[in-house]
Amino acid sequence: MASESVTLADVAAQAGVSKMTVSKVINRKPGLKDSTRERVMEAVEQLGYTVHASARALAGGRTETLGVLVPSLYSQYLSEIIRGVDRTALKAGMELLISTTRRSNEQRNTGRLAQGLVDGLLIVLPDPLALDERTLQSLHLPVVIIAPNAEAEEDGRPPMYPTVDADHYTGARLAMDHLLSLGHRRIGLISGKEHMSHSLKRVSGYREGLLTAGLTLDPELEVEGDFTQKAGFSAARTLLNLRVPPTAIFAVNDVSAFGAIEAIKDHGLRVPEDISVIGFDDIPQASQVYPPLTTIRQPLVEMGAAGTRLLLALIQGVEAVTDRLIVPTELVVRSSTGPCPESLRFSSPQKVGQTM
Amino acid sequence: MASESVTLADVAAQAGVSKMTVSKVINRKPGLKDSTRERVMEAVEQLGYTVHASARALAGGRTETLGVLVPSLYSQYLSEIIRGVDRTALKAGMELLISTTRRSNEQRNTGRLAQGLVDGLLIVLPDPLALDERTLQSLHLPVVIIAPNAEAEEDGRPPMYPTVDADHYTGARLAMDHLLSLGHRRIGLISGKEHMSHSLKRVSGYREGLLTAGLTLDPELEVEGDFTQKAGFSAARTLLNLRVPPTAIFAVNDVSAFGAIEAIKDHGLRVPEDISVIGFDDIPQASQVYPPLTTIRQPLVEMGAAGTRLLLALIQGVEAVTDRLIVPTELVVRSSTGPCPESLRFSSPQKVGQTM
DNA sequence: GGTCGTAAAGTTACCGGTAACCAAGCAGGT
DNA sequence: ACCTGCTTGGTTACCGGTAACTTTACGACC
Repeated sequence: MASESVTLADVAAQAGVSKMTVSKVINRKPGLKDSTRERVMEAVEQLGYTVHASARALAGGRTETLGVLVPSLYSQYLSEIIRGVDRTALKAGMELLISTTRRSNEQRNTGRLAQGLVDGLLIVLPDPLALDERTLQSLHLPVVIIAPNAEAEEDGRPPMYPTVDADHYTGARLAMDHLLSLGHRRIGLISGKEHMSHSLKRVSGYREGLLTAGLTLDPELEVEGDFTQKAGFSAARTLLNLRVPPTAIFAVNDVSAFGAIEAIKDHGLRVPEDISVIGFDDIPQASQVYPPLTTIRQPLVEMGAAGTRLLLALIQGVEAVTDRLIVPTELVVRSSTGPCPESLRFSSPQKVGQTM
Repeated sequence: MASESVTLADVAAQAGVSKMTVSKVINRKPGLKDSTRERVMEAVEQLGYTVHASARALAGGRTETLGVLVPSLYSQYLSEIIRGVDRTALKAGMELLISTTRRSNEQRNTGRLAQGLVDGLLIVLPDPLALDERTLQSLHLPVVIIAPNAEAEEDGRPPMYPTVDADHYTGARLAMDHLLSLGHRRIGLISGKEHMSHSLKRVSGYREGLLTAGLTLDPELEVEGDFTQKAGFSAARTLLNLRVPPTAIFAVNDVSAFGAIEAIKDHGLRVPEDISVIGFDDIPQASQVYPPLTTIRQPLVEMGAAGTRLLLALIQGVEAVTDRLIVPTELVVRSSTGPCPESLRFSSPQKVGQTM
């Protein structure tokens, strides 16, 4: 009805009380008679009052909104994390202000998530985004980071902000143990961009898995990808064209693994009969492709949820519980891995029982 | 440095000017000497000032934020739309407040996207969400809807808010023409929930495509799904178990089509050699599955962008340009469709040259 | 020399809430 | 009756900006 927006004052006038009383009713504060509450609520109904979020934020200092900074909105990987965030935020009655980090306006990308918009900031970092520390600090906001904080690790000091991360190394070891137990000895690797810390840790797991099994490393078997399906495809092609191709491929992420499977089929071979493929992440698609992908499950939804809970605690004023929350990964066996073909079993130039 | 947040007043004191002058500098308003601007900017730098968004919103009436209401954040379909929205919002310097519509708190789900938080609202509706008209109207916000507005269509009146939609009917006709031109005569349909308007229009396209080709409709060939892969799987199974199974299947969305392909493989048949499958939407995954899916491309990114542009115009005060923006769909031929197997070519119980 | 115009900066009030404190009303104890 | 203390509601100031207007300074023009 009202063509202009309805304010507390309007409701107060309608109900015959003061603004403050209306505010108390809206916020369910104690110290009011039920009859008053009802009268106010009636006025609220009649006028269709809705609280003005900015005014509340300005006066009260709280926005009931969490800021989420993600590199993009259209990768399954991120969607899963956000799903956990959303779910947890909902339970806590928080809105989400989602913003994508953008190359342009580096300084401004966090600046725009300005003061007074959010009560806390959740930064999702699958790649090491150059955080503008200064801007971030000037916001005086609780911050939680989901995924590796490469910088902080490299120089050994604890991360600047509480961080939630998956156990990439152990996950990679699980993947290798799985392949090794199936009899594979010549195992190819499709890595990510080298500077990315989670990729590095998965690569370490690959190498140490081999070494622990008494095998030697063959640089030929490690091909760099960039986490995309396309790069996975060409990396796999490189592996297939080796004089002695691998009998199994470990891709550091599922999407690369999809590319690898594509390349293998393209090459006229079958998965897993001829070559086994294992991925990492367990994005939803992993169970839906053909053949369903054996992979290392990273509990993305839970990571989003855990990060959010951590952030909510910080907002509540709880001191940081942990600097770094490492969530476990687990092996999910589907159909893209199988026993090493007998004929190739020991044809590998790698020797058994050596080094380490 | 400053342990408390820096305000305009702090900057003003530092620069030796008034708050208003600082405000003018920040907002690039004319009528200031360059020397003053520089002095102020210097103070801004030194103190690490960032504008308090809520205060600005309250005083100025603008938030530079668009609200986006989506059913969920984890379907490819929606991600694509949001991608278009994000891109366009970025260009216009707008933030995005993304909120999911949630079953609980029906009344509040739009209410939380309260006044003073956003300058406009973009509602993405793949399913007919019960909009709380009253709440929506009381917000006095420009609103644009992306996807079908079932209600508005049913009673023939124009939609309540400007709507962006794809041409579902023509898309379905394109799909049918493609299958018919490949020689298929017995074509199965996997529909969506019946009450959804875009599903209905695709179903109309299916039926009228058959009728236009002089074929009769066979109720057996129309199986209801619900847009999920699982439902697509079992719907396809139903079709495969008919006395005379179809030689091609039209699924009203890609995800159902994936389920259908899975079912066909499971049944020991090949796609497209034995049965052709065509989907609808062209989500990114469609080109990545095996075999790559022939489908009808819905320009999701563009729809998001168009809706956003429309909303931005409304915010600028431009009168609604259109009530309903229908964007065209197009056929994307990949590998999941092929010629109808000769042996089955005319074995269909449907007769040619009949009715109209 | 006085008036006027304009550029540049400042003043004032207010956006719509909330925190913190204050005041009125009323019951009960003495 | 008076004081105490609780319940219930109101007052005041202020959060951090911005719109709209006013003031000041200074040069031009008559």
